[in-house]
Amino acid sequence: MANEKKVQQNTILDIAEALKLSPATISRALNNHPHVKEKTKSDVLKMAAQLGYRRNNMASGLRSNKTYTVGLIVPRISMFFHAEVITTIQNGLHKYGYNLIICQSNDSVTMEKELTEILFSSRVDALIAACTLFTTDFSHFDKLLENGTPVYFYDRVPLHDLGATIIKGDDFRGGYMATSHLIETGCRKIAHISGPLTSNLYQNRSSGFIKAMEQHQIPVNEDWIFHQELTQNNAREAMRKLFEGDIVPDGIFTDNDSSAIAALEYAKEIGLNVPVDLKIVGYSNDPRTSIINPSITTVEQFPADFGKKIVEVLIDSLKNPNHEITKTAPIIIPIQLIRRMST
Amino acid sequence: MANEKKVQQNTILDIAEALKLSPATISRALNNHPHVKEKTKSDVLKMAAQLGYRRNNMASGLRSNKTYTVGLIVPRISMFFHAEVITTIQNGLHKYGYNLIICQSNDSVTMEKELTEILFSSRVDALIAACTLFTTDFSHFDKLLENGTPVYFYDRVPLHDLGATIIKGDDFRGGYMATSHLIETGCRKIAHISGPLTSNLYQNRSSGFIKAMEQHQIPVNEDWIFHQELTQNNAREAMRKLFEGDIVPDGIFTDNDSSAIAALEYAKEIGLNVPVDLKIVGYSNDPRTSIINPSITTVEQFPADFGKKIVEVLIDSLKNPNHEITKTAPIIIPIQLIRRMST
DNA sequence: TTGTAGGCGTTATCAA
DNA sequence: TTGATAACGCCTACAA
Repeated sequence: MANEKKVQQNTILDIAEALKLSPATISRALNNHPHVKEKTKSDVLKMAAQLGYRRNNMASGLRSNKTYTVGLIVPRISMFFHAEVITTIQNGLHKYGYNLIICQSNDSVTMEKELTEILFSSRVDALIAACTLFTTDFSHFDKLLENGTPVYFYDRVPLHDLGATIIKGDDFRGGYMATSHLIETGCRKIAHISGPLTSNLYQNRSSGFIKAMEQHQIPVNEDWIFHQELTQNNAREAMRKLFEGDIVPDGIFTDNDSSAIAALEYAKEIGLNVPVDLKIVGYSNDPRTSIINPSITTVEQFPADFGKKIVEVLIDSLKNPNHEITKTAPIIIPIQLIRRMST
Repeated sequence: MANEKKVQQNTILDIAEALKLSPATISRALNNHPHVKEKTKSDVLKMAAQLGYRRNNMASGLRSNKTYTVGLIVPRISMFFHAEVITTIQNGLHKYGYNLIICQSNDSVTMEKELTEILFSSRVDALIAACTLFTTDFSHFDKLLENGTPVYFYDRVPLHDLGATIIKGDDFRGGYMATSHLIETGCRKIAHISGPLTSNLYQNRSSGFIKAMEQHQIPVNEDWIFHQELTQNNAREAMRKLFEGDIVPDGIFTDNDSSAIAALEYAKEIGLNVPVDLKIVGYSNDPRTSIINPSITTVEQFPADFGKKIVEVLIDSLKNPNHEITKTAPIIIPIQLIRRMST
């Protein structure tokens, strides 16, 4: 019992021996090759089951250069949006016989690079990535692309063309709709708590914000626009600044829901009545926004649609690996404003 | 550009050729073997970088029978508890050079079995699993154990010994403390919304509930104990039953936070004042419980401690693969009651 | 300190 | 329809 090393597993050679067949035939039978006699195939499957045979994916992958494995890198799996996307992707790929290796970068560029290396070393058939907020250099993905491994970026995506497929939300429209909604419900003094402009997300949501303001001829107060990491603490700090002056906002658009929640809590603490004194719109439709009181108006991103679309394009190119590398324009997933009690 | 198949990658042979050395030396240099001249090692590393060499994990794993990869199966990554555990495990393993393959069973036993097969086929060095609520037959893990691959169960674990390491929360104490707390804050008519008794979690939390009730000589109303899947809908249905009679509870202990939230919302809908008319205690300290109004008293499970402990025992046995398979008693992670406004 | 040679388990090619 | 053989890229005795 002690000192027991890995036990030798049964291989196709064992099946071959038991059945007086060649390993090649076993391999073919196991892989549903066309030119195998039905009887042989069923014999092989039976014997495989009996011996408890399990294919060795390393040997198979090494030889065939296909791993039926897709890598995925996300900043954090705990974010509701990503958790949903991941689930959809995993279930989708599973149907086509592909496995998914899920990795977290913890929003660290270094970690993202390391994970990319590792996934390449594992020779994944494709890579899906939602980059960190701080990824501006995407060269660590080059190795995969050079090798002909398709790369799919979603959510946080490169700002310039890399030869990879891009799936993103309609952030411009999201920012525009959120802001327009605030204006339509009566706000005239609107602040925007946004993320770092290194990310496409916040660039576009900010543009949407500006567009809506300009269209309604409402002056934009530069001091009321924050570009910072979207943590609860930063949101509170922004709120403090916003409400220490004489003129205070009557509407706030935050680029994520955590910030919206923090803003709402801060507003309640200083005695504001939301939505009467202040209206708030968040982004992402995190489950918490519907539970908090008052519930928060937010922008639904339809993570399941992201997942479905990613699987669709990924499987398409994996099944037809040698069709022209279509320089696809970015795929845009529509958003939708969810109106709640905070506006 | 079109029809481009996978490009041939550089291998240790290419490095060997470029440096007029043998592949064996390259391999040793890359793996930090003791008997390689420093100069040689640095030459190799330099050339490897220059050629953009990346080790092929399949080839290396096939030969060495080590993958430096650990598999993980959880019901859902979106559950706060699991997301936290996963993050801790991934970061912990990363320090030791191990990778983590994260898989979701979606609480489906079939999927759990398939994933186990796949992870075995990939010859992971170890497997970590939080089983589905419905897993009563654990034989799909046998293959790994027979093969000498260590298996670690956490949270939802087998009820009988399998030769695997078990890490679980102190569910008995959690149930006991939650119930005692309700009693100490004045409740005498206490209901329990629990999960299926096929799971160790709900067996133990229920035992804790009963123990506390008996210790305080409070009669247990069997009609007020629900064993069902812990969905929001089921919780609402239970609430409906509880509050349709003449005698209604003044305290509710639910075995997860989603049920507690659903119970709280139902209570508010029928005009009850929580905590005055009804007190509620949940389980897990989901972030939503601190945001909802009133905030919900719940049991903290310290997911990060789960993760740390798992990494600790896992690395220990992976680094010393041939030490006696210690039939470890289950490892118990302490819990803590978080008092909030709902009690 | 480095080189030689064989093999990990599977699949692809060619031949039968 | 099946078999023989080589090769995928790497690691590890053993020899030098």
